[in-house]
Amino acid sequence: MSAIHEVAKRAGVAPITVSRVVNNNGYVSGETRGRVEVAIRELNYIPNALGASLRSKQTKTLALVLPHITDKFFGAIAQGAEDAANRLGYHIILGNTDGSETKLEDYLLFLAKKQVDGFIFVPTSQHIPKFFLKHKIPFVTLDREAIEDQVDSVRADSVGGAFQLTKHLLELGHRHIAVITGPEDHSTAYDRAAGAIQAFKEAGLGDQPQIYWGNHSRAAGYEYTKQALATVPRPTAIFAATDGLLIGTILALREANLRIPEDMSVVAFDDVPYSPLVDPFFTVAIQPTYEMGRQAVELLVARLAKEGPDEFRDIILPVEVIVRNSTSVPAEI
Amino acid sequence: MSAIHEVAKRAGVAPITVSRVVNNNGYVSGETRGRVEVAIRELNYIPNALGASLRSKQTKTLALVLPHITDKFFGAIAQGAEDAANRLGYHIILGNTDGSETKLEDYLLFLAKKQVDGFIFVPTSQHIPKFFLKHKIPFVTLDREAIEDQVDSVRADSVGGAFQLTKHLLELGHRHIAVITGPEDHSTAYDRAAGAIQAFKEAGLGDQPQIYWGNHSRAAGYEYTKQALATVPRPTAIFAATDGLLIGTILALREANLRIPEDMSVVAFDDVPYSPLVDPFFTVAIQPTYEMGRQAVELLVARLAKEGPDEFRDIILPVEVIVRNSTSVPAEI
DNA sequence: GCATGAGGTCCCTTGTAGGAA
DNA sequence: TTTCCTACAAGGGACCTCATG
Repeated sequence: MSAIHEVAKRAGVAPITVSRVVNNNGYVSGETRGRVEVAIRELNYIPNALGASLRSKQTKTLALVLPHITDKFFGAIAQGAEDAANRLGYHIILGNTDGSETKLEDYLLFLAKKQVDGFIFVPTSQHIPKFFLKHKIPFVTLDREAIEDQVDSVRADSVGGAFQLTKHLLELGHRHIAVITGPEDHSTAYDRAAGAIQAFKEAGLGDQPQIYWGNHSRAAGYEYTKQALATVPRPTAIFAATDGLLIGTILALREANLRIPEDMSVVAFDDVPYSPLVDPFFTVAIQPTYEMGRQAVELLVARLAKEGPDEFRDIILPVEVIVRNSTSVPAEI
Repeated sequence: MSAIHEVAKRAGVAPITVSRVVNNNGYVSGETRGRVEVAIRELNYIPNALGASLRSKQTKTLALVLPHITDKFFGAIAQGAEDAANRLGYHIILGNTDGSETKLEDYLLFLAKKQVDGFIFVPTSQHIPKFFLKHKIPFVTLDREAIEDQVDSVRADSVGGAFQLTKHLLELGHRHIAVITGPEDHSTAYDRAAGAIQAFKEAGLGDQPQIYWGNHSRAAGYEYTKQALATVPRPTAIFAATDGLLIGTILALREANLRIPEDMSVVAFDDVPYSPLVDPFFTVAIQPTYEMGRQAVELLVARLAKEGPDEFRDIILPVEVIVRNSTSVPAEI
């Protein structure tokens, strides 16, 4: 509550001297420092960062705004970001938008007013990166490709992961593979379909995967799996592009009395929401979430430091494919 | 980037007029307002909240610092807090301490410097509430009882929940019940044991529940369940005081080849980490998490408004007991 | 070189006062 | 005079530059 000048007064020095003691810079004699420290303690002085930031034009604060903090995926990103930020002398302010575009905009504006030094967020629409560009506010985009090209971004290698998962299925002998993914204009959804197609192409087969564009919901996974099961010839393998879709797929297969992997091989991105009571079962491509958070912060801080516009970077981190028990040779063979 | 005086200059008015337009207070003619709004758009003006807060001595910002944002429990609290805050014209800044006391202190100090209007946090130690009291910073404590008595707090009715769960077991005929809970100096852990004891007392039985004090980890649940199974007479029911402990209990029972509920009835607080693929199975006491967040914010904001020290409140919210399939009559009967 | 301080600056809004209809 | 609109000056807290001993 008390301000620097009150501390100064009590210690019989000028405010700037208190500042020097607090921030440990400039010359202060041991004797003076002692008096100031006593005054600080007696008055319960806590420096007011508003004044300091106003003056220094820095808050040493980064905003990380995410759709669903409760998700394991975003949670790990937040961890990585936080650790990296602390290491670099920054703090992270977390915002949770609950998947709402309005809330995202609201948070971003709120934090911009607060003069946060930089932003990290998932670009769910185009106009937000544009907004930041226009206002010359530094930011790094996460998880998705950000369309605009003067943008720094960090994401996982969806193409590569999908390629590997599909290749794995092809090598097992599957030829009819259903790919259930998100909307075509999400880079992650698009890239995962693209990776699957590429694997088919590279295998030199005339076949093509069957692509279902939907969204990332459980309901979509259920619906499109049912559709896929109704096609002739019926697919022998399903690639669910997200863990949400995977759940829908599992439910639909269960309903159709199809066993995994005996009757249907299943692969996916990310794990089904973790249950410590169940052994990991699915063959999946796992994204380096912690690392994504870390690199996003490091890129942002580097940008803050140089602030020269060098070239913008689109960092794509490798994905790890883990073959477990949800895949086997197709039943027909 | 541009400041209020630049906008004012371009619009041919005084800074204060721009302020009036932005904040919608005071008298501004439609014509002037128009000119100012144009200038704001042309200059991409975003008000600097540092200056404003410095002057007004308010940030309209609340800090919510939690141990594990990824937990369903804390996630829902955050939701409730966020919604309530927005409704009341406040913003929430989220901090995740990852269970670390150091990180908690770090966050709290950081946000205090940033002049956050008030704090909500889980009092994992005594000296933090003391710190806030000393500095006269408004705060509300969450989840646990806060020892100090000049403190506002919001928590769930652990005693009542434990009482009901235990009563349910007693009514089924169980007499040997093991209660596995956290450390004795956590109010939640203590209260749950107390509720169980109270249920025994009220049933007028000479018996006593068997209390195991540990921590909230899975490992503790596993360990104490094994210990309980080794006692004679062996308990016919286990009350795991948290979902973490419950997992350990389940694993230990599985290892001992004991079926739930045929060989052992099990009750717990909170659900096992949610898996959408498994039907809810356990008889549990569920805490009103969303409501806890909401009430914490409302209490804090009320405190901020009156700032008179009336009496402090310890809000205890009711817990809902849901009887499902993990409990039945004891095998011996 | 060492130790301290006065003054100006960052951006915004409060309190108060003045001008126009 | 009353009502409306606009503006000046003064902080608010911290820190940098420059000056002084």
